[in-house]
Amino acid sequence: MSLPDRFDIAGESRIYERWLDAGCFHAEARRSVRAGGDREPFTIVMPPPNVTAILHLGHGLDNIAQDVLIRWARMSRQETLWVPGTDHAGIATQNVVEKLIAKEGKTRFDLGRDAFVRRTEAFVAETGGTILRQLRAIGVSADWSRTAYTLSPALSRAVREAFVRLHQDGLIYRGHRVIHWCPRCLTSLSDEEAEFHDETGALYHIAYRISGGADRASGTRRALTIATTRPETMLADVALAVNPADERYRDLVGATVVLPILDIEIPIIADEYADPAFGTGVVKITPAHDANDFEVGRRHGLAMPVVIDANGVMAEDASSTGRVPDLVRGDDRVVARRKIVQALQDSGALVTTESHQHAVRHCYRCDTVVEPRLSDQWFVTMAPLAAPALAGLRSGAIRILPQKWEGVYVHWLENIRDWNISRQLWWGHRIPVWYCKECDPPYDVHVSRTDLTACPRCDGPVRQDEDVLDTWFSSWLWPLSTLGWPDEKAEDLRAFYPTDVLVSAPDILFFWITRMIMSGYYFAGRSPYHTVLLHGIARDAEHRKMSKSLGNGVDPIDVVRLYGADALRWTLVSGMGLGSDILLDPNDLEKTFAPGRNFVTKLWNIGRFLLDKAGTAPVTPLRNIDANQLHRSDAWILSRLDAAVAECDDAFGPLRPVTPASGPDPVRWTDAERGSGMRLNDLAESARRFVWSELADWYVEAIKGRVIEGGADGEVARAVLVHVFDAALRLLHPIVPFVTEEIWRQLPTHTEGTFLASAAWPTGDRAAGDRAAGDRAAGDRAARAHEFDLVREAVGAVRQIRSEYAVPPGKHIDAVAVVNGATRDIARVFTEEADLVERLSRTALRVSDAAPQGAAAHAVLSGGTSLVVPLADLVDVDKECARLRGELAALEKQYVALEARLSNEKFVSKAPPDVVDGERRKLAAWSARRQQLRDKVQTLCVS
RNA sequence: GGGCGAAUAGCUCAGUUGGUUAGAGCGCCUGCCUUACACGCAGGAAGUCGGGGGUUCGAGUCCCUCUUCGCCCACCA
Repeated sequence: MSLPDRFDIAGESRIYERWLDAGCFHAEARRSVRAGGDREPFTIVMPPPNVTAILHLGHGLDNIAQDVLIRWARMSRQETLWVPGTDHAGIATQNVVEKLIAKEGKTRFDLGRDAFVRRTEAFVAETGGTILRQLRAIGVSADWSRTAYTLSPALSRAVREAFVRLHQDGLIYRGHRVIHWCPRCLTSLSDEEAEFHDETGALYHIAYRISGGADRASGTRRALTIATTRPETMLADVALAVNPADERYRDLVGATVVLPILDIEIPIIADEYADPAFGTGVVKITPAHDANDFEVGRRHGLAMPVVIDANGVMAEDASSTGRVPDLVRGDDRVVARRKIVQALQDSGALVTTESHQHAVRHCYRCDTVVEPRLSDQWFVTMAPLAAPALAGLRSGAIRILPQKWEGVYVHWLENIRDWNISRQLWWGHRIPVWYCKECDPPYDVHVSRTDLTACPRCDGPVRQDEDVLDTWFSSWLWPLSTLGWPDEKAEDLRAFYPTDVLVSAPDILFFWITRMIMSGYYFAGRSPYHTVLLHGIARDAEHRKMSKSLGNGVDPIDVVRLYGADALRWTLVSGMGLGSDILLDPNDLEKTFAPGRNFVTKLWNIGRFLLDKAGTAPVTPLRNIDANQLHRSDAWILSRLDAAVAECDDAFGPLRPVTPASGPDPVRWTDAERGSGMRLNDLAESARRFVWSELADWYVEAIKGRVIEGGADGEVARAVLVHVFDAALRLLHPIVPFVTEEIWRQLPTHTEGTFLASAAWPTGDRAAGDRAAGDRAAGDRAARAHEFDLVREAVGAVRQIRSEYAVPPGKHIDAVAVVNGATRDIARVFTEEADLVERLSRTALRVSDAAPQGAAAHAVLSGGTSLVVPLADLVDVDKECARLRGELAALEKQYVALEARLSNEKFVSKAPPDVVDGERRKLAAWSARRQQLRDKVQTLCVS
């Protein structure tokens, strides 16, 4: 059997199907040590994409990072579970469906709640889950049998349980206050959902005429000037506030001013909230339309008239009769602002307008400027939940990579604010609260795990709260609910909770990641994971964030079609530096993804060489090869493999913390472990370098002759090649699973029905052959491996010289290794490896104790041997002399500096002995080289 | 406004507790269709380690300062 010329990317889906058929991605709870099995569990819960989402590069990045970890864990013989699923995505999905019915000229209110929810369910049933299918195309190895959905009955049960428990524990309450309101989505938002954007607006200075009590004022002041960015809210002003310590206005406290336009009198009050240093030191108080003013209003028992309605339109209600003039009634707040400013200007009340830079909150789903709105909402008291989450990070039970985010996490938790969890939407989990109309007092609140049809107390009719819960109130339970909580005996919960790693972009650190930690501690007593891995985001060549609106995105499915999933994965993983964003050029997919495709092809071609030239006959296991039969190149590649495995292990770091700890989490990260591992780009680079620069460039080239010739020695080379390549495929499988699986199944060592996806991760152990032969052989092998480095060095030096003197590739020339008594071992290496050197460099190498006469190029090899290539008629003497003189001058300069350093007593006495020794050896080598160069210049250039 | 991080080759980044002549990938230049691979092979050029000051025998690495970017948070109306 042999491989086709190219790896067929169209065959990736067939490989995926084979994995599915074999159940490679399925986890068994009973195999977990926590459930009586014999394997450590390793679990990741996938950040659930919105159920209506289409795969974009952000998902790709996130899931590929997880897949690399999951495949590594699986190969490391962990009972590996990756839980996939989707999020019902309250606002987002509702918005999508609203847009859909808007095309039919309808609003959700035309349909009514039940019909709208049914319509949304139908839409989700029809289009939902597309993204999960797309994830398969990029090789995501999740356990699809456990696919979860936040709005499923099972997860809804968890949501209700969480709400009821928190309520029973007094951590959920109904609050009347000013919250963030999106006038487009018609719902309240949490602090996190109202995002700040810096904007340049205007700061309007408005004069309020002093009307009452002014005669007590000492000055001649007639008016107070305030500054505001939102003049339209002045219609709801109920006071002006000054700081009680502010001398300028002390005598005005208690006086009244006239509110412009409306001509109503409002008091001047004293409150700490007014900052004497800002503006004029006077601030207008609008309790219903500003969160701070609300607090001031509450402190002073002020009225709270509302002049802007839910749609962001100027309107009166019972609280604000007479406060919205015809001028602006029915106008959008933006229009109203213009009109109010004009009216103020006309009446002379507008003192001045200045440009003002400030941060304005926007709805995170639709980007509308949010409106502070007075309303009743359900809140979660967060401080008690935050405490264990903080302690978990501080004790080392949790780590966040990159670690700079740990400070951000701590800061947020230390300043945590209560969480508004009610949303005035129809798509989501209905709040499990029922109000009784008949009870005394009326509207008594009943919170229940089951739907209520009658009041539990008076058996009267009840009405369920109209609102739904924040989407994140279901997703913050994800690691628990997907594993079966609240059933504490659930098999999966016992076997796989706590999970291990949470992978995400940093933008949902507070929305989701931190809240999951809080719910994990609260409901299960343990952090849901020990590692949070935050990767960067995808940006284009100009470093702009990829986004739909900019149209600068890369469609992962396009990339899969054009270059294959492995090429996509390779590019993303190798660009995934810890803490850095990943840059991709959407206008040049070839440039961006060719390196991945090229690497896949390189792997494929090594496979082709192996199968074409080494054949598919059963191969001798490496452990049956006598260590004495190993050539220097064999020993070398085996030691390079060991190094590569060690590097890859370092790149991943430890699977989990194991150091015992006190507190709720039994183990913790040590300081040394805490920042280690999760360097997936290092993994890619280490594996690539091994395969390409060492295995392909040197080992395969070195053994070609032996393998093609066959025989006993050919079989030794073949055994080593198969062993090393097999291990390399294992190291690379987490990154490029498709091509490695396809090659691996054709290796002579492959057993029908086995998969690389569930094969063992290579151990950093010395190769099996050495263990059998003992430490002595291992030592010999290390020495022989080192000798191959001399061969590589000689080949490199000769190539360099040939290139420098433009010796035609086909022309065979000679080289002489000049050795003396001290370098006899090296002489033996060159004598024995002369054929190899000649094949790799097209240059015959012989050993001599004297340099040949005449023009020649020199190279100094480690060990002190000098390599001399007679140039005969190849050299341009003038050019060579110029080069030699340049080299000599550079060397002299460095030599003098080093000599001075070594004659510095402080250096010799204070620097570590090995450093000093190293410098001395270097000086000796330079000395020899200098002499050599001087001799060369003498013989060649003095004419 | 508060806090955090970054600045090293044209680009993207490594550089462990200060210690050989600062590295890699991509790009660039030169030569090669050498019996797996031109999606390849071999060789090469290229950096005052953001500026300034300090500590030290020795600083890309430690300290101070300035500049420029980035991120998180925040009720200065």
